[in-house]
Amino acid sequence: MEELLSPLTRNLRSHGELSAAECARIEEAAARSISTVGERRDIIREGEVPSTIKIVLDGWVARYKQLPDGRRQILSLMIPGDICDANAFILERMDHSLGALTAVQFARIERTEFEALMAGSPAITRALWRSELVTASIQREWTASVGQRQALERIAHLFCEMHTRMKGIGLAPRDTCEFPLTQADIGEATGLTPVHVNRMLQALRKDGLIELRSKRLQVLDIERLRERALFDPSYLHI
Amino acid sequence: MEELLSPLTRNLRSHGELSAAECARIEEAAARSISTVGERRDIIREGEVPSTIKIVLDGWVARYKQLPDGRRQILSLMIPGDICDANAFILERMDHSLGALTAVQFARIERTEFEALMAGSPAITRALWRSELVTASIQREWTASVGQRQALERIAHLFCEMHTRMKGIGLAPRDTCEFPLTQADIGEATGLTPVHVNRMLQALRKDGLIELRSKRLQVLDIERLRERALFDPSYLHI
DNA sequence: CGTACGTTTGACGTCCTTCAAGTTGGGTGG
DNA sequence: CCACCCAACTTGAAGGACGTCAAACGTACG
Repeated sequence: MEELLSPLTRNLRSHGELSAAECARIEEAAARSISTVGERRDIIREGEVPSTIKIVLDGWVARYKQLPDGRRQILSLMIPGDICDANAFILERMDHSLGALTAVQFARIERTEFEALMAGSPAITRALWRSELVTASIQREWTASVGQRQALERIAHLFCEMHTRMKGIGLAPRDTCEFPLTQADIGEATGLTPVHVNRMLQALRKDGLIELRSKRLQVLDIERLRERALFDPSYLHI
Repeated sequence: MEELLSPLTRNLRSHGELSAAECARIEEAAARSISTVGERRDIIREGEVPSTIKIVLDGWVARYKQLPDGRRQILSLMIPGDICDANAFILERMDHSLGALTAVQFARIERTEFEALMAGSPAITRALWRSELVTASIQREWTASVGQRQALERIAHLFCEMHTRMKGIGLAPRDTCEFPLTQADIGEATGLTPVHVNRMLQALRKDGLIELRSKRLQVLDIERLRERALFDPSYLHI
């Protein structure tokens, strides 16, 4: 029956014990204003002032940043259930952008409503904090990954992480999941050029670790993929 | 008279309007248990269960992570006034380590006390959230930096950031501040080898941008250093 | 059926690493 | 206070991982 839970509830539940009533309150708040954006469109851009927090309900979102000269870095990936920037309005201006990789459906929660949710329930507050702390932990792992891992390890690590997270929300049956990044996107997420990403992917394929075709990823040998990636899932705190 | 404020109050004040009484409550909580660690000693290690949150009062702390094979990445640097991991206990286990770069003095606040502080004052809660959000923003910038900037830009960016932050807490008079990282440390923070760090430092020196000797950094030409670094301070949200 | 975007391939260049050997300088003990 | 010592810094030469450029190929979609 777990499949019937919304990704949001599923995510928050994993971040702390929430009563049915508390889940219902969040779902209700989220259901009040649902938006959609098309593939490859921006949801919000660096420098803008956010008025709502956003929760991904369906599709993949990339958090990214551009250097003054145009180089782009994808900072993290958000999948259904992920809260984009809890309390973003506390900082006034966005220091990064959010772009939809696929067609995306997301909930928008107003500041006042969001604050009421937190004020009304310590359990919800705690779940939101936990979600924020896990996001921070993932960001740290990305810093470490780009700083220390080699190209092949970095790409393998990205696959391990997304596979594990998708599995966590029930979206990776038979170790297969959506993976809507182009090779250029993978490059921007890992700090590599598309050409080099291509060659590393071929190596991973030849080793029988993954398949990646038409935006679907299949992990063929998790154990060996994790080894190649030096992947230790504890940073995901699941 | 600002110089008389403790770094902690100074930091939190920058994250929101706090009344004198609120500042006093925080100072009092922090003053209750003050510890010291020697240079190059760890404060807490990956895998351990934290029982208090830590606030740097004096000295520099590095947050770092090791890959299974020993490669080390410094994830961020903490200076006086910085809260190391607000709500760290929500995640149970540390997913990274904290190491003292210098002799360090820090406050430890118990979980119950920390929660009481937040419960007792919305302004304090907000200031803590803000501080956490800025930390997250800095982490994102580091990911982007390691992913997209060239070696020289990366190192220059690190100098810009630390110079700006030190200035923000009044510890960079005449554009000079403590900078207790060895060249090997700079390498671990930027994902470079010590040898290459050395060569890039020479380039920065030859260009008259900085001086760096015996753990002190002097910024000679901020404008040009910022250009070389592609540094835009807005991510610091000051 | 054509067009556009994503992927693949090859040749070549460069940024950064590796290895190995000095040199400097701050701290300590005699 | 000087001599020693170790860590940190510096230098050079050579190699490798990854980038750049340019072209061809595949494939989804209008």
